[in-house]
Amino acid sequence: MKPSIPKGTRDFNPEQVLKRNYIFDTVRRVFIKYGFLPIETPVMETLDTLTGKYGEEGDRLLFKVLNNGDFMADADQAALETRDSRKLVSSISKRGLRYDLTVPFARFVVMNQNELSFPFKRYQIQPVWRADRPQKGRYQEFYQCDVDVVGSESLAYEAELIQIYDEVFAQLRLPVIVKYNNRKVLAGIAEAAGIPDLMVEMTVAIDKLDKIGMDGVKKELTERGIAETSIETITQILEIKDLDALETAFAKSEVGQKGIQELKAVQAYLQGYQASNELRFDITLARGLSYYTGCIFEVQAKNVAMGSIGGGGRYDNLTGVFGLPGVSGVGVSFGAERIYDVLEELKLFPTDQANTLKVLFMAFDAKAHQYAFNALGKMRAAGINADLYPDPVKLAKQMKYANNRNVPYVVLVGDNEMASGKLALKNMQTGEQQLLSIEEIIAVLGA
RNA sequence: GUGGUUAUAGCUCAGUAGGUUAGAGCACCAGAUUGUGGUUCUGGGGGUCGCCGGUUCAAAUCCGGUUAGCCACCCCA
Repeated sequence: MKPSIPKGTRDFNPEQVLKRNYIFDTVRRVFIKYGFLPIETPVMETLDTLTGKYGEEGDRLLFKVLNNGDFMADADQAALETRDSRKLVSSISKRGLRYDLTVPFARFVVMNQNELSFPFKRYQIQPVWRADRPQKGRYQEFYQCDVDVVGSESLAYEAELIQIYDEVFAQLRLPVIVKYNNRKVLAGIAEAAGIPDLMVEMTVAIDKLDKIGMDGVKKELTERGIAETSIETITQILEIKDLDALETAFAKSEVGQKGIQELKAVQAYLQGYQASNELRFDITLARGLSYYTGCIFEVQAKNVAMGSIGGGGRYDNLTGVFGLPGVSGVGVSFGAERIYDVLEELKLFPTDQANTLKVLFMAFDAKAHQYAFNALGKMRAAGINADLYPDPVKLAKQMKYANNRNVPYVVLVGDNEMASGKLALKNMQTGEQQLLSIEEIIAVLGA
């Protein structure tokens, strides 16, 4: 058979894994610094947990796991006869792969509510799955790095999450724009335009402003059944950049004013914070997921054409559907795959080799091979990443292997070396070679 | 779910008026070079031309179908 992997999935070679770990390690370090604790949840959740949380589109993109055993025995006969796949699913599948980390987290919080002390700050770095058509920067299996706080309405957390974004991307040396907005502001626009019921329709349209322009937005608003007078009001408000002016515009919208006050509170917390990246209020920012209710965030990489590389927001009642109402949460997510692609494109991955091989031993004959093996042990005991070519074959072959592995140093062992106790340490970059005792070599490479 | 595009050696790709044995570069193996690599030279192994069917004396090439990848839309990380 011809080997293959499922569409939208990838293998990662050693070089790629090292780079991915660089991202995960950076993100994790910052999460820990801000006082977040790690949890992990199963790759599979019950479909009851997952369905209905991501809208109709989300349900379609859920991976379902076929029931074990004789799953046809309990299959919905009526659905089978009418070939109704959607109806059939519930009778042959009771589990699915998680679609994101937020919903499983909400489930986790509800199940463990008596053991957790609130506010509970958790981070989670795990893969998620979506049965989407793959394309650039978009896969069916990908990692998310989530940080969320549940059990507090304090807007200090909004400010904190913005700082986390800022700090992570500063450490990755990747310039970004951290955009933020508030769902209540969007609701305010809808109210001011007299279309509170069409808020979702409206936000989907204005979210595309930077992509399709104001004329495109107007067209889309019209197509989504919004009246001309309302569109007029909406576009006028979208031109306003100043929070005070917006507050005036929301004179008749209580929710809109609330949103502005929240944004001002977040900005107040950030007063005096020295940001490394641009932090920008963006009234057109909408975000897809419908469960956000307060502040929303999105991160855009500069100097590169890529969708958002992170996003998140405040959700007032996420645990409500699992039977725990009134618990507020706020969190953000890092899109590790896209960050990877961006760092790669901008050549921002560090070249240090702390996690790779530092020295390769090679021997000229069987006796020297044993001698080298012994020296290798001392090297490793000293904490230096070291390896030995497995056979004393001709040197050209061993050297070639050293090149391919990108080893900075090799140590040659033969009769002369064994007799003198001084091994030949060769710098593969410069070609320089010197005779040193094993202790001296450890001192040189350990530094 | 909609549309576009591609499929030939391990990898990147050439190869159409259908016509002997399907090529190149890289990679791999051996030698030039029995204690010194990244350069060079010589030789070598490796392909049911995605799969199924059709047209034809003859198909990688033309036709139909099918599968998979990639890209865009929807949506999203």
